[in-house]
Amino acid sequence: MGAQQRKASSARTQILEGLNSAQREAVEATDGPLLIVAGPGSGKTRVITHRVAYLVSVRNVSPFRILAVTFTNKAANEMKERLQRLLGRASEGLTVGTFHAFCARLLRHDGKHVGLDPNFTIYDEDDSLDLVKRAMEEAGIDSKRFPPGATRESISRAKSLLQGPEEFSRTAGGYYEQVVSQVYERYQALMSSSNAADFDDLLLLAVRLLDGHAEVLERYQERFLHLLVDEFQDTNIAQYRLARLLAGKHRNICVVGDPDQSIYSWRNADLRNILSFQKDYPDATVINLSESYRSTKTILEAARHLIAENRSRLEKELWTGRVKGGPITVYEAYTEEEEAHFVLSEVKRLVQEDGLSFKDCAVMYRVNAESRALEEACLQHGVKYQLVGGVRFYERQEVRDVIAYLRLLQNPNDQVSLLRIINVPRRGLGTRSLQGLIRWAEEQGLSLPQAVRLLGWKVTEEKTGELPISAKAANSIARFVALLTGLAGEGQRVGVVELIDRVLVDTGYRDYILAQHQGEERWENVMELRGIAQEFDDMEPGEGLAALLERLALVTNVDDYDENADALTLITLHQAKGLEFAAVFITGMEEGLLPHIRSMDSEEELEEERRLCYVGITRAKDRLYLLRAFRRRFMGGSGPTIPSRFLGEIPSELISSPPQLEQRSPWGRWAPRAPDVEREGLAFRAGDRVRHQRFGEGIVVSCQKADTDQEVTVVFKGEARVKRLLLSFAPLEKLED
DNA sequence: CAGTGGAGGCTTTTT
DNA sequence: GCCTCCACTG
Repeated sequence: MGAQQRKASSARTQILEGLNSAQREAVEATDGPLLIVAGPGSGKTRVITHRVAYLVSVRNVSPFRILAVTFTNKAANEMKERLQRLLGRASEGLTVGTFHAFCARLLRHDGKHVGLDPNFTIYDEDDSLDLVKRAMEEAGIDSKRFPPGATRESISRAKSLLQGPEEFSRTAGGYYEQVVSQVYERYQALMSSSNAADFDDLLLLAVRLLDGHAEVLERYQERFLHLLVDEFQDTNIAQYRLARLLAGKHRNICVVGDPDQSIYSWRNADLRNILSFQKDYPDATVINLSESYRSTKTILEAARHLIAENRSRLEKELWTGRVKGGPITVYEAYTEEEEAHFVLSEVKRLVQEDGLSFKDCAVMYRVNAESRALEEACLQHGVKYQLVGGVRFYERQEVRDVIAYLRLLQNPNDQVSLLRIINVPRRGLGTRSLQGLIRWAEEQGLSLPQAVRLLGWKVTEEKTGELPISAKAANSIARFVALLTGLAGEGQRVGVVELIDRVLVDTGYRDYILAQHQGEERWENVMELRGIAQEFDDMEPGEGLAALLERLALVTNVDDYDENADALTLITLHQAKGLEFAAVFITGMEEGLLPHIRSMDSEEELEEERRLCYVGITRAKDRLYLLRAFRRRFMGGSGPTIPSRFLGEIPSELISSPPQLEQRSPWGRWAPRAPDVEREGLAFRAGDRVRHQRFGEGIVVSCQKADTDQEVTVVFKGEARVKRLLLSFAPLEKLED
């Protein structure tokens, strides 16, 4: 045995150590197509990372020739970190990233073949929606009859099916599709004149590039000897096509996924890809990772029964060597407030009595609206919480404004960004001027940014013949153009942080923000953006800006979830995918919420709701709570709810329920304690028993200052909803226990 | 041209 | 019930 072989052999032992036989098989099956079906908690990430490490250290594959794609930046970063630990410096040569980031890189490099300049701008959904609205306006389509959002979704769907405007129009059937097709065509024209690509374009154009340009295709096919696709059940048609193109030469394509965890069909993920894979690669090895290390037997059994109700599904084995564990708690609260209080008291009990930390617990729900009651309960119980999602950093107006300026400096043809900030801060360019400008641009056959530049030039050179807008507005345009030109020049000389500072000062944006309501807070957000830019400040002037913008476009909503913060996690079921917690609470187990009302008319959508529930259940390691409220306020109304059918699909012997509704008074179960802060001067605290002249006896949920008055929230006996009363008006009498 | 009020609308949201 | 979007008014 040579030294080389010995080294490989010892690396092999090391890499395979601690893996079960199926996992080993998946790591070692390096030649040819491979489909890994990985149930929840089966060590999927472990297998992927060890497989890559195996390729590099045992099979001596150059890291440069391995591509691993994921869906989220979070997953990509996690993978990178783990590979760094396994491989050390060798991991730096690997290509690990999201589909979109990979495509963006591809297009920056070779996009000219499909009509993109290297400095193209990536439009997110909001930008895209703006552009759809513009396209509809231009096409004279009534946005009341054809909601722009739905139109955008139709276009997005078409793109993810690799249909361009022409093809879409050819297959367009009904009147609605005809209209969409018209908008699609306009939209794409605007997109192209803006030198921009939306998220779907990144995939679509990458496919076009590879499909239509043999020499480019060959280059990438040759390079990537091994391809790995994570979360394969979430790929759409374009993504799968891309993967197939890339693996076209060497055919070493490994896809990992779990069809039972496919919950993104509404984002055009196409479960059929798994079936197609087996058809396209009939020689594919299929490995099922059937041992689960996460959940107790009871929890896994509940999940298994639930998912077995789905008809369109492949039966698969999943077992665990873990303990049986305690029963699943199903709790039927009276109101959503009580539901939340039950969760909070239970979380506190788990922390105090069972030695869990807050970070080991998570509350999961179908819709974000449910988080409200939970947040309030957290405040009342004095429990720190981490709300995942919500208003995201990059969606804040002020952050987007600043980004729009930066984008415009990078890509002067970016129409969406131009329109966003042309009158921010106010430059006296209102709707009237803009309409005139847009009409003029159309007449001249120019894009809006081109028209703006031309007009600015005319004014400066005093070549003003007939102006399309008032002289005042035209002068304002000229100043605006000069401002941008100046800043763009600056961008060639200084680092990106200084550039941002110049933008903020020279455009007057700083003063504009600070003068606003909550200006300080908004300014803080701008400064946070500046903080992010610092990472790119050492780069060459132009490149720092480009890199920053790429990051801002593709790494949205900063992975705001901090796994180490000692706080209770509040999260949607969708976002919970890929996470695990010792204790999981799923709220809103009601017909209409889970399954959601909008998913109840079709069998497919209903099955996706069931998968969503399955995802939630299988996040739990040791304890699972399923909750519902007998009455819930929703969309203004409030009424009795029906227990979710999913509750009935879990065998009752796995469930234990605290006393049910009929057997107890609705408020007797919990006595929430108010947090020890900010209780000064308040007339009541949470948990106090009170009497009201008209409403009778009740329990205080919260009491807080409201201007000079205090607002008391009370659940009254026999009342479905909590009441919010003002202390000065409400005849409330405190009862002693 | 910009701030306010009334009507309508409403899941999920990897990139 | 709460937020967003647009239309109207000052």
